[in-house]
Amino acid sequence: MKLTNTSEYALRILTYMAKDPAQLYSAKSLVEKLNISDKYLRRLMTTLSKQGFIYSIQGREGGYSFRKEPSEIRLADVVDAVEGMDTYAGCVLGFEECSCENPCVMHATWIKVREEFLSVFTNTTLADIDFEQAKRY
Amino acid sequence: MKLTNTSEYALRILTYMAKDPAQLYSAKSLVEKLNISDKYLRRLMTTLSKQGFIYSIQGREGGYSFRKEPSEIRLADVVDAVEGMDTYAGCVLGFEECSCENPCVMHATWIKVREEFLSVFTNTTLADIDFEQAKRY
DNA sequence: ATAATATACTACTCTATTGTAGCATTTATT
DNA sequence: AATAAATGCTACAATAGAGTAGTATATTAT
Ligand code: SF4
Ligand code: SF4
Repeated sequence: MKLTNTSEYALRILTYMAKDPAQLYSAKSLVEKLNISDKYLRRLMTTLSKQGFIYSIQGREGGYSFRKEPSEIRLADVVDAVEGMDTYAGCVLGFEECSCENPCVMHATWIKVREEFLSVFTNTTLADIDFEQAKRY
Repeated sequence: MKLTNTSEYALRILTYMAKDPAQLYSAKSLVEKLNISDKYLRRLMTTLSKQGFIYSIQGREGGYSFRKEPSEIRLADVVDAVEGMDTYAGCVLGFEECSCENPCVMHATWIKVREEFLSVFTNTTLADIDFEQAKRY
């Protein structure tokens, strides 16, 4: 039950920004706060920008800010944008073609976990995060 | 929400064997049935053998059979043996040190998924599989 | 205009997982 | 004993994800 580092980064960045969504965040400040490799973060921000989650403002005094409302950004959207949700929406056992009519041996077991994951990640938006209790990003 | 290929293989192999647990299975027959790379499967079988799940019988007419009862092999044990459960038992965001007293921003969201995964994988054994409905391995 | 400070892009390196090749070892059959 | 058919082992190759380096481009303050 693991996301790629890239998804972890994307979620950490966007949830961090969502705590104070009006602000403009420089790559530098995000790198310092979140301890993510500078160049990798920048590349990821460009992806998130092209995917429509954030604006990127170039030049001096530039940075990143939300393009969509945090309440319109579901966790699943973020994961989907940076690594794809296919593997998570699909089969534990990695089978390509699958349906509940043609189940594999793990299906009944797996489906419970998968549904929980999908329902949490599609029903939670960046605005639903409990920022009060969070002590780290 | 993904296991490594190795874990997928291990689960497919052991669930397949658990359907008829008394039988002796050759690597060759498993490779044919399950469509897993020959050498990789053999190496994995050695691991599963050393971890105590199965016997390996060398020589002509050799093969693999269960050492433990399928009812004593939990899915989590299998995953733990071949890739480790640490990343799954741990944090979505990949934080090393974590506690519910020092939660990260995703904690409340994440914990629901993690608990479902852990509870299913620790409470399901190879004997709990519904082999009747399974159409693929 | 120029310098300073920010993001964008391209190509490369590093690493862990996954997969392959080849030979060694074991054991039943003959 | 020789052969055949099975597993065991070690080292290497291929791949994909993660991270780095260096340069180009954009914008603002002066
Ligand atoms: S039936 Fe379920 S577990 Fe099996 S291949 Fe399809 S999604 Fe995966
Ligand atoms: S509090 Fe929960 S989500 Fe946060 S780091 Fe710990 S386990 Fe992960």
